[in-house]
Order: sequence, then structure tokens, then C-alpha cells
Amino acid sequence: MTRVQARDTAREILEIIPLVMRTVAAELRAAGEMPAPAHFGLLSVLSVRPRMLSDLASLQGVSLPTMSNSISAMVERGWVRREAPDGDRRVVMIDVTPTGRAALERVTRAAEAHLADVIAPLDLPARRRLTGGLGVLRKVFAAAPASMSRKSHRTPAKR
Amino acid sequence: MTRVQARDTAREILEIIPLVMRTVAAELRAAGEMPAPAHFGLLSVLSVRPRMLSDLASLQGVSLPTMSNSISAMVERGWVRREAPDGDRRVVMIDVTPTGRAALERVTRAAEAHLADVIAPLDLPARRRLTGGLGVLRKVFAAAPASMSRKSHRTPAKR
DNA sequence: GTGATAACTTAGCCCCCATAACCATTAGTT
DNA sequence: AACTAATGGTTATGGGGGCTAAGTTATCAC
Repeated sequence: MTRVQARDTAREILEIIPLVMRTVAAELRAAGEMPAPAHFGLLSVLSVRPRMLSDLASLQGVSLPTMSNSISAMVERGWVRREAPDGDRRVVMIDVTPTGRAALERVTRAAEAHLADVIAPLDLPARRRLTGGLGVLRKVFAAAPASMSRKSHRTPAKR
Repeated sequence: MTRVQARDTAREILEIIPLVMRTVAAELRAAGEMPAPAHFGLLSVLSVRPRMLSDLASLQGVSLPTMSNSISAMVERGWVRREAPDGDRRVVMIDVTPTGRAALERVTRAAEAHLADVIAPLDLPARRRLTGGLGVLRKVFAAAPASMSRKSHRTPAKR
């Protein structure tokens, strides 16, 4: 990949990603009670199974305090619950409440509806390119955080 | 596009885009003095030619107050300048300072370097998918804002 | 018990974004 | 001219997101 290509790709990303973020965030905001994409992602993850706070933080690639605050916000909304597991009393397990599940349902529907509108005009090749590009982004940026700021907070495996 | 596909795409976007945002933001933060992707985009736009504040706001798809504040922040950093044009005395033209250009240079280089690292492992088809997907995102979300939350600010749009 | 570590929380900072309200200037009417 | 929109910006207020640094409590190793 030449310098020029890298530069162009960089500019593309720095231009497009924030735009998408804003658009999606605005949509979620307008479409109901979902304050942020981050919360949506959390609900998605938690709807599969409860997680401890640290795991959530590293899953989302944010710091522990950030996650703690996000969870606090969601607790206040009644979407999740902090629970004390049986074993290690230091950890906090986060679990979705029925209210949270309902919210996730609603927002998923709303996002789906909006994206359907937005994606509808695309022809098949364009959709393929879209999902293909998203896949590449995921692969690339899921691996990236570790190489970034100071020490990697990559999950060092568990016991 | 089936419901299921739309739903999956929605989840993908809501999952990946914020991740990319965080990663890039963290990179910019760590790599120097650039506080935010938003500022980078603004400098890029302004480096082409000066713009009035309203135009910047609609270009970036944010509200006028938001843009006004962003510009204020950048003015304090010495990156841009507010100027009064000759004609209409209501408008404020924003122009890049030499300092701003230098900052843009540096950050572009940093972003380029980082993205090069991140993109390097990709093979050719993957890169093609990436740029292709970005292109689709741009097309889709550049058109979307008008149809969204607020009534279109200045886009004649549709009916 | 003492000390190190791990898992969280709190506090302090900065940034993004939005709406509401306010000011100044210009354009349109009458 | 005089009055009333409408335009372009700024300020105030409020909600989130993110980070580091500095506690707190619980667990583990000696």
C-alpha cells in the first residue's frame, strides 16, 4: 500500500466514521429513549449473558472507569443491574433487566427500520461492498487497540 | 434486503463504527496534540478554502452552536481565525492559520502512519473491500441526515 | 499479619452534540 | 422611513463519552 493510498484511506476514515456516528447517534436519540450507541452495544452484549464489569470494559475497548460510569447510567435507567457473584466478592456482575431487554427490542427495531430506509436504495453489489468493508473494519480495529496507548488491556486469559 | 439482513447490518454498524471511533480518537489523542477527530475534519475542509460558520455546520452535519463551540476551541488553540467578510456583516468566515496547517500536517502524518500499520496486514482484496465499504458508507450517510431527526436545515430535499 | 494485586468507584477534565434564548444585521413590506 | 421577518452567530444549559489519578475493598502470596 503506497503512502498516498494510506493517506487517502486515513482521510476517508476520519471523515466518514464520525459522520456515521453522528447520524446513527442522532437517529437513536430522535427515535426514542436511547441516549447513545454505546448503551445499545452494551445491551446487546449483556442480552447474551451477564458479564463482569472488567470484561465489558475490555470487550468494548474502553477503560474501567468509563465502563463503570456507563453502567451507572444504565442502572439509573433501569436497564441493567449490578449483582454480586458468589465467589470473588470484588467483582460486579452486570445483568440485563426485563426493562433493558424491552428497550433493546425497541431500539433494535428502530435502528433496523432506519437502516432499512437508508440501505434500501443500494443495489446488491453495493450492499456486498458495505458488509465486506464492515467486516474488514472489524477485523482491523478489533486487533488494533492493543497496539495503541500504553499497556495493552487485552484480556490476558482467565482461569 | 430481508429484515434479518437489515438487522444484522444495523448491529454491525452499531458495533463497529463506535469501535473505530474510539480507536481513532485514542490514537489521535495519544499521538500528539489533536484532541478530536472532529477538529481534524474541520482543518481538512478549511485547508481547501475558508468557509462561513453555517456552511461548516451543515457540511459536518452538526448544529450551528456545536460548530460555533468547536471553532472557538480551535481558535483558542490558534489553529483557525474568525474573520469578518466585506459584504454581509452577519457572517463569520473561518480561515486556517499557519499553525493550523502545521497541526494538520502533523496529524495527517500520524494518522497515516498508524493506519498504515493497521492496514498493512491486509491483502489486496481486503483493502478493496475496505475502501469499497467506506465508499458505500459515505454515499449512504452523506445523503441520510436530511431525512432524519430534524427537519432539513437547508437541504431542499425530498417530499 | 503484611504487602502486593485485582476489581471497582469517585473525582476532576476535556470534548461532542443538542435545544432554547438572545443579539446583530439584512431583507421585505407597507 | 418604520416595522417585521428572516439569517447568521453566540451563550447558556444539560446529557453523553472518554481518560487519568487516586481511593476502597477483597483476594492472594509469604
